[in-house]
Amino acid sequence: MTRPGGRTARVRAQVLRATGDALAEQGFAHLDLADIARRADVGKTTVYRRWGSVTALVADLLIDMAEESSPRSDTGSLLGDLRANADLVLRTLTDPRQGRLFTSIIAAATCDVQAAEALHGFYATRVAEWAPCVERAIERGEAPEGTDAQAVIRAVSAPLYYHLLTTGRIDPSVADQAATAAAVAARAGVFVCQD
Amino acid sequence: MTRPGGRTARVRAQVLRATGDALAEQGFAHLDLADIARRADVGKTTVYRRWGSVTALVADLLIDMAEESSPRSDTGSLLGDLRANADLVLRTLTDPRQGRLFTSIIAAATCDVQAAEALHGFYATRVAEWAPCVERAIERGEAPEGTDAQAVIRAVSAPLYYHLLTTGRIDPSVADQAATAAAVAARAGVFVCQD
DNA sequence: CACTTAAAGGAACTGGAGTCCCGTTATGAC
DNA sequence: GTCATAACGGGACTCCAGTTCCTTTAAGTG
Repeated sequence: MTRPGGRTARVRAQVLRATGDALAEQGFAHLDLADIARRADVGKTTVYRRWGSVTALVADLLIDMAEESSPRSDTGSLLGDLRANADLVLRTLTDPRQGRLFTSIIAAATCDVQAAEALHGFYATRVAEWAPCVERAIERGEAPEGTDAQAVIRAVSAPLYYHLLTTGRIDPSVADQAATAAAVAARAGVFVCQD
Repeated sequence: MTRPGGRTARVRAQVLRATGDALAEQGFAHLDLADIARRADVGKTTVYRRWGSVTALVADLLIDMAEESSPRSDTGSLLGDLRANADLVLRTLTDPRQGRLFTSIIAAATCDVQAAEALHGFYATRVAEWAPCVERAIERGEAPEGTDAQAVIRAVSAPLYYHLLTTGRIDPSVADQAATAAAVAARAGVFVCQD
């Protein structure tokens, strides 16, 4: 018999919040579970028993994060929607807390298979949430039939993450360029699935 | 007075090679310096004294890696060159050893500022090495004057790294799509610097 | 409202990563 | 060749992240 209700759920919420805080403040490397337990006001034994490692905590955090959906926009044009998406990603990655949090999560995902799979799931839901923008654009005739909607959405985020990784900074011009490039390529039929 | 020659250089080479091996085999997380010292056939005190941490080792490894240049191609067309670049990145990331190595390096760079800066330097040199392809394309009239050559090169790699991070796999079709999208966007003038 | 037991908490314990100390090697200068 | 010392190496030591064990709390059931 399992007891998910009440205390168990509260402990999970407290620990995941503390994990997010710790990841944002100290980063993935110098993180110890005892500190998270202290922040969460929870026994350290509990954290070790239920999760056991930082990467497992991150994986659970990602599952939790995937549940709250991101606000999708509807500007009426493909470029407008992709710009809105790029802007959302930009603001997330440049936000002091969220930016560091995502960096730490990426660190965890590149260290551990379990965390990596959780990250894949997280981005799968996020990309799926925004895909309808592209599908509407196809209906409007802004992109050819058979265009892979998810590929277009990924094409918008990719340069932002890559820029952050390889240069350490991102600015609005990169976001705008990413959205424009994706829109142009989509219109040209680059993302039509070939099989 | 410093003594870079002979033994010191040999020790560095051995340790960096061992670091690469260990990163490829065990990943960034479960890596300890004693193991690297053993692999390098070097005293563990030496590793701790000269580098002190895994991230510092990765930073030095990146400096070393940046020195050996990547083979740039010259197919005569922008799309051809970008495809060659995408293929090179694809083969690097899918190669069993290199792929794991890069993943581990990214983990280190998202954990530590020093490693991150070394990574920025590494990609700066790699991108600069390939930029001439785009500059020649501009001369040929394949892309408008004022196109940011480095931005085009980055646009090719970005989707590959992003795909690997968010889905865990990359295949030739993604590489081809990335090269094509970058070429189309470049031709459309998306990467013309606006200032 | 009992009663069972899943789950949390406290505290002592332990193993190995990282440090320290001091002796050894070999580089570079003369 | 000789010398001073930069750099390496071995082994003992330390400290704390992670484990273990046992007690306490409260969720779910009838």
